[in-house]
Amino acid sequence: MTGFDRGADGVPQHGGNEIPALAPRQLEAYFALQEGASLLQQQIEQHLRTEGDLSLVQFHILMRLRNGTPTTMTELADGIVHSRSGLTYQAGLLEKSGLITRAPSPDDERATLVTLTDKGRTTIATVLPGHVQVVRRLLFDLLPDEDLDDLGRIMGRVRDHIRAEPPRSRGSRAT
Amino acid sequence: MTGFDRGADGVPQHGGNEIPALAPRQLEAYFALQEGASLLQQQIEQHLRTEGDLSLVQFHILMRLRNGTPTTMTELADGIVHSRSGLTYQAGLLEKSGLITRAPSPDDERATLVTLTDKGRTTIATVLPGHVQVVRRLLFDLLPDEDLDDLGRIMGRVRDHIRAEPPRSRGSRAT
DNA sequence: TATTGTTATACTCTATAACTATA
DNA sequence: TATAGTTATAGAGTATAACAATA
Repeated sequence: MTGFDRGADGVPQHGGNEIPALAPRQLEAYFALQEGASLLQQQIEQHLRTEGDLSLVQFHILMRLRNGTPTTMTELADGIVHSRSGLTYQAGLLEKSGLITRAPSPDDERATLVTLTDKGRTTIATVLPGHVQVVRRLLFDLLPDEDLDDLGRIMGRVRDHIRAEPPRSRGSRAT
Repeated sequence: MTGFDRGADGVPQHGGNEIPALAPRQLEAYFALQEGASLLQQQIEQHLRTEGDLSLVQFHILMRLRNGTPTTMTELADGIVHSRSGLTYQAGLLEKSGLITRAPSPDDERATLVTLTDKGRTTIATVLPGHVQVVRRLLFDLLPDEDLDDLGRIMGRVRDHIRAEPPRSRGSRAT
């Protein structure tokens, strides 16, 4: 993860180019973000798989159902998985494992209402403490409160900005 | 991505539990990091795929070879892909596309030296400006210099900490 | 006609284990 | 024996398009 254009003195070069390279400070932040977030996610996924036999997506689905409110597939798909078929696949696995149930909605016969089962709730209760431990150990124990606030503010801004962006070279938002 | 344990007033609850839930500020930072980094990566991957027909891993491999130094598979594998077979697969794709070449090392006949081809170099030159544009648009244009430095410092710390951790419940480091 | 969801299908990617060849 | 790399294989996950049912 090195080698972006820059001179020997660390200053970006752009002779006749239109798009100058990133500044060293930008590179550093970019790489640190990508690698740090990636490593963190890997550890989290490993824990969820080991302790609860869950993928990260499945964990997100369960967490979303946690308040007890039956939720449609479309609502679940928003922000978790890109395609609806992908969600159908994951929900199928969760249902096969007995962690959720699916039933037609009374309001709209087209819709499927997904509900967390007792077993699903138990699974969350089993996995969540360790999950929190992992995040705490790898993230929060390292960061003073000020850094915590900065991180939340900065990445919240990034998240909101990308979410608000019009989809680039894509047909529509809903897939 | 909501629903972690907390009371109605936003304060973590832990009646008789051993592991208290995360504080709201922690949750916020955690979610913002996960979602922000994930969205950013998705956009980057989409660009690389669209403009250069490259996966993120392939892009990383090319970037790593960019200084012209022939590199062994093991050296490449460090930090890019988890398993060696995974790297063999990706390198196979890159070689088939003519972006790299593989040849036995003169020093160690067991080792494979990977070298960037002219076509590979051209591909990087084609993709990199747009890549930089994407990162700039989605990340740097949003952040004042101070935030940039904070982000790099914080995530650099997270990265280094996780990297330094002993592997949890895993046989060995090299897979 | 539009929307909800599923299915069939193909594809990408990853990991494990067995294997070859060299050190 | 240990290491570098490949291969065979299996499995997880995703997306696209076609489809059925309902609004």
